[in-house]
Amino acid sequence: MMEKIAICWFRQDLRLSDNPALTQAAKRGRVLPIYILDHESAGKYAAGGASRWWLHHSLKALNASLGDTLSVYRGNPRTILDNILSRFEVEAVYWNRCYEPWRIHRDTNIKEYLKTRAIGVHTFNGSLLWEPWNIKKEDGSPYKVFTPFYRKGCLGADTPRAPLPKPGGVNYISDTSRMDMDALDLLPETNWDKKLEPHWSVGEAGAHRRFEAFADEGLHAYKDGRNFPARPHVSRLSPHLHFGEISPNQLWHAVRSMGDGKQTDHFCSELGWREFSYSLLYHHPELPRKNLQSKFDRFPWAENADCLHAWQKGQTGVPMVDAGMRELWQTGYMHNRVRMVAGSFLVKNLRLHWRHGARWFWDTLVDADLANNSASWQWIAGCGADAAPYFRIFNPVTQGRKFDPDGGYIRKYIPEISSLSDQYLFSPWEAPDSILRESGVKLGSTYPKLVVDLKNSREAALEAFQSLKQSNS
DNA sequence: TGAAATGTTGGGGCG
DNA sequence: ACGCCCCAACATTTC
Repeated sequence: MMEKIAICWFRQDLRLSDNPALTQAAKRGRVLPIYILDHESAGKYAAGGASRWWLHHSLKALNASLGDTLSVYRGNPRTILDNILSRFEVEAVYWNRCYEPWRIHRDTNIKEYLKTRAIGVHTFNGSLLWEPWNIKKEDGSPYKVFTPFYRKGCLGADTPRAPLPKPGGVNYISDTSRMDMDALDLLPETNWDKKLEPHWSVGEAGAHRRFEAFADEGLHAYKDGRNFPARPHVSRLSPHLHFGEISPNQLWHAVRSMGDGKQTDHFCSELGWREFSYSLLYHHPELPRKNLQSKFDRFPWAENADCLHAWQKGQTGVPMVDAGMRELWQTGYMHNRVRMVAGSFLVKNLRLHWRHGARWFWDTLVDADLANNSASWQWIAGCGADAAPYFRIFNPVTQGRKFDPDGGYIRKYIPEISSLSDQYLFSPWEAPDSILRESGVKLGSTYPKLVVDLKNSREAALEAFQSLKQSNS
């Protein structure tokens, strides 16, 4: 009889360092590293276009770092595992836990099944600093507000596990009936994904290079600088974190060792927001679809396909919004400050349902993440657990002047209005005709007219919100 | 992790 | 020199 093997099932942990499941599997001797593309269980939460592009390259990078031994499959994981069990002597399966409701449901069933077949199952936390079920209020219920969640819940809990080294001397084996990586069919038919490539270094090594660059040029002024989309003070690590190319533990401990409390503490609190989103999703599995505040079920949303399309394509006529939406389309990413501005505009000025925004982001963001995306849209829409008060409506002109004072961000993504002076760059509709002519701007032809009046739509949104307060519940 | 409306203050122009 | 008004600039309140 051949020596038994351990399966290491990679999922949202596409890295070798600080990988608890891999580290433990490696202690068993021979390891079969696998990845399963499971769009069947994912259903409507299957990865969107930009995420699939990232996943393709991340799997290639992981495979390379495993010496071309990663075995990939597509389909139902139980069927695939069954098939592997029929061809290998498997002692145990190792994986790091996932937290999306559909994945929890799937993994629970698979775990039960493997037990009935007398296969060991060992699962670990490789994606979160604290397990969502461990951070609770004194009365045992989950936190609903970020600040106490983070300050008392997280910082009062155990220090996050120190990162593990990459296991050495592992005897990796691969499955001769594995699929070819390209047959996973993750890349789109057209070449739209090519435009993403210059902006990212996908994979574990790229994630660490990105962190080093951020530690060099961004972290020293993170707290305030992170609000300015033209400045290099955000980490841009979100897609790497989503796919687990770098772990929050690695970031937490690296940053903690770098001193200057105010800046590093703030970065850690942003990791805390990620934990908070996962906690909300864990305790409210319906978060991706259902308003956490049920009174919003009666909110009078508008339906307007033209407005939605204009928003998606960065053609609303509001420069700060359009710049953000174009950054998203061109790079698969949008600066966080601009996400809030563009999100507020969709949900409040256009009064379109936040699910339209969540769906578009899901398809276009390389960092699309069910917990973060759902929690953040509910936050900006005002219907979440710890949401911004509804009346907090961002003014995209004020936000632009404040956080892109030199107009560098807007001019980068909206070149057709780049000759406008700073005075009118954020609100071209206020510019006199002579100025527009001199700047080569013709509203309605070279750049769109306003799709909606800011003042009127703001007041209409507040009125719509008022209507929720009538009648009870 | 807002914005607009309202209130207060203080400097300067002017009779 | 003085009171008066205007209006930035800033602070506070309200939604």
